[in-house]
Amino acid sequence: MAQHSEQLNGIFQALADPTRRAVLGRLGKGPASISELAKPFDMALPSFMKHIQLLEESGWIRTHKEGRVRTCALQKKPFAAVETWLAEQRSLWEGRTDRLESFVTTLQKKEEPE
Amino acid sequence: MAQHSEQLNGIFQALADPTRRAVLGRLGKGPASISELAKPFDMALPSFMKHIQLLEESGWIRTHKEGRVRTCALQKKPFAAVETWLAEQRSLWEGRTDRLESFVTTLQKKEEPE
DNA sequence: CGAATGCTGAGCCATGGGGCTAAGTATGGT
DNA sequence: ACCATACTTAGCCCCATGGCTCAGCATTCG
Repeated sequence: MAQHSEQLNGIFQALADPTRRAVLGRLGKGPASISELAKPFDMALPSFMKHIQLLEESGWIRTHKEGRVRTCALQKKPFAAVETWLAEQRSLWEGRTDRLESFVTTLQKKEEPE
Repeated sequence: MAQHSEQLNGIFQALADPTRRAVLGRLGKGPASISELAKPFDMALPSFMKHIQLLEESGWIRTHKEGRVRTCALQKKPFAAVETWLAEQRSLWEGRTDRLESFVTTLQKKEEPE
């Protein structure tokens, strides 16, 4: 598990920007064209396009061009990847709680400076 | 909801690096000192410290120094923030599915690409 | 055809990220 | 006192990120 490490880099990197999170929010409601997505943002189109490209490279969206319009649609896989990471992390945390409990109960003599 | 936007930047940025994700993984098992955390990584200490600082600034860990040893411990709040974001996103998606359903059911004449 | 629309590409700029070394400080052990 | 340990600070390097402009290209509309 979690051998997707390199993909996670991009997946999380993409989320580290409010513009991109907003785009994902918008796309949650359904597909949209580039210019439609760009409208809310006070930003030149080429700048905005970089965000789109990053979202596509990281797997958050898929795009395809028809005529002169490029349409963007959300992908679900990255969500699953994030949730998997969270679950793994949570299981570590909970495993630790278990161990801490048995540690406290059974061997209260050895102090671990961990 | 989601007015934590600036905090999310840091929270996700912190996850966009494998070293930092590994540190969080280690800390899931319990607190550790800087040098203990740094041991698995083939990296100079100052470089590693930057990761620790970023994790602390973004809220993923809390540290405190006792004597010459700085101990790091995981914080749970960022997990909650990530889960909240995921839940919001999912609700958008599902809201859309609902609408898509009624869309499919009631007006089946307009074809939507994707 | 010609103009408007919707991107796209090239290139610049400033900032920040992730790595390094070298030297400094502070504590703990002998 | 002295040395080792455990960071910490300062500064440098290179490349990536996020923004811009200006010019180009393809499609659609009149």
